[in-house]
Amino acid sequence: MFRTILIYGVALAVLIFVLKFIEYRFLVRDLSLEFYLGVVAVLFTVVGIWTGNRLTRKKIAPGSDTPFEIDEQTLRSFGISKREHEVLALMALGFSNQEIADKLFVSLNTVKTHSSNLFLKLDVKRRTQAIQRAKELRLIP
Amino acid sequence: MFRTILIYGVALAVLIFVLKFIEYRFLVRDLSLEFYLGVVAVLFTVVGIWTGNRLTRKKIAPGSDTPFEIDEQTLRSFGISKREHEVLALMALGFSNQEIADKLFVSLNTVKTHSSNLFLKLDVKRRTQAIQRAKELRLIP
DNA sequence: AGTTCATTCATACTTTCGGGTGAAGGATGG
DNA sequence: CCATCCTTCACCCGAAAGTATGAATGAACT
Repeated sequence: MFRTILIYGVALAVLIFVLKFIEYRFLVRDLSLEFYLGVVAVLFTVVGIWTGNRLTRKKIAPGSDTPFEIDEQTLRSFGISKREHEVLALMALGFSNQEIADKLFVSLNTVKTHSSNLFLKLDVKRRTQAIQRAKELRLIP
Repeated sequence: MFRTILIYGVALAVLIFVLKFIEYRFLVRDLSLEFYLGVVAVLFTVVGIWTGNRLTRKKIAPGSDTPFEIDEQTLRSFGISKREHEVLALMALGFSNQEIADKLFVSLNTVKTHSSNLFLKLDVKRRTQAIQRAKELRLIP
């Protein structure tokens, strides 16, 4: 922030010097106020855009890692239960229904029931779509 | 873009009016050039930052967080052909083999062949795993 | 006590996937 | 010209996934 203000100050000083220099060098003493304002406006708009980008990049860069949090609100709004969410998560990791059943210590039929309900709630027809949708909705990493 | 330029023009005009108004109203005829420049610089820096953010937001939002480029090197190192990559991409969007076949104007059998070869090359057993793996390897968005 | 809901499981049936194999046409490159 | 690879397609078969329906249990809430 300090550095930014410093840059602005220096830029402004340099600009004034340049303008004064131009003014005296060409002996055009009556360069209009509008001209100065126009030049300064354009220049500092550019500066603003530039620094604006830098600032937002700094905000975005650390967030790009996406710490990730499951969107509990959306989860509830879709009426997805804990167990269904577990099945969904394992699904997204590429496990088969049988593998999911083994991991959760339930039967294959149970996993099928959960996944079917899941597809209804997510309004999809296949597990691949469910995974897509769930990731969009930030229900899974 | 047009609108942006227009906004700048209007803002500049308004600013000049305001400054002139202040100048005459208080009969302070010798407000220094530096003062004008400073005010304009600060104002347009703010405008620049604001518009800069708007512009970059538009660039960031559709491209999500990651600009994303498919890793052609990896693609070749895995010996994945164009057609196979197309199938992979559609797979990742949640389409069934039949839907992919329709989209690519080929038979279901052809899509099966491509996907089977894909699974071999990616060393996976299911399409969900293939999608996972392909995303990790940046073969698809 | 009764209702609601999550969880569990089953049976039966259909659809989709995936593996294995073979084969034909076309493009590429030695 | 021949080898190789890509692309296309076919058939068969088994495995996995998904649909439909029903039902039992237990926790939670009213």
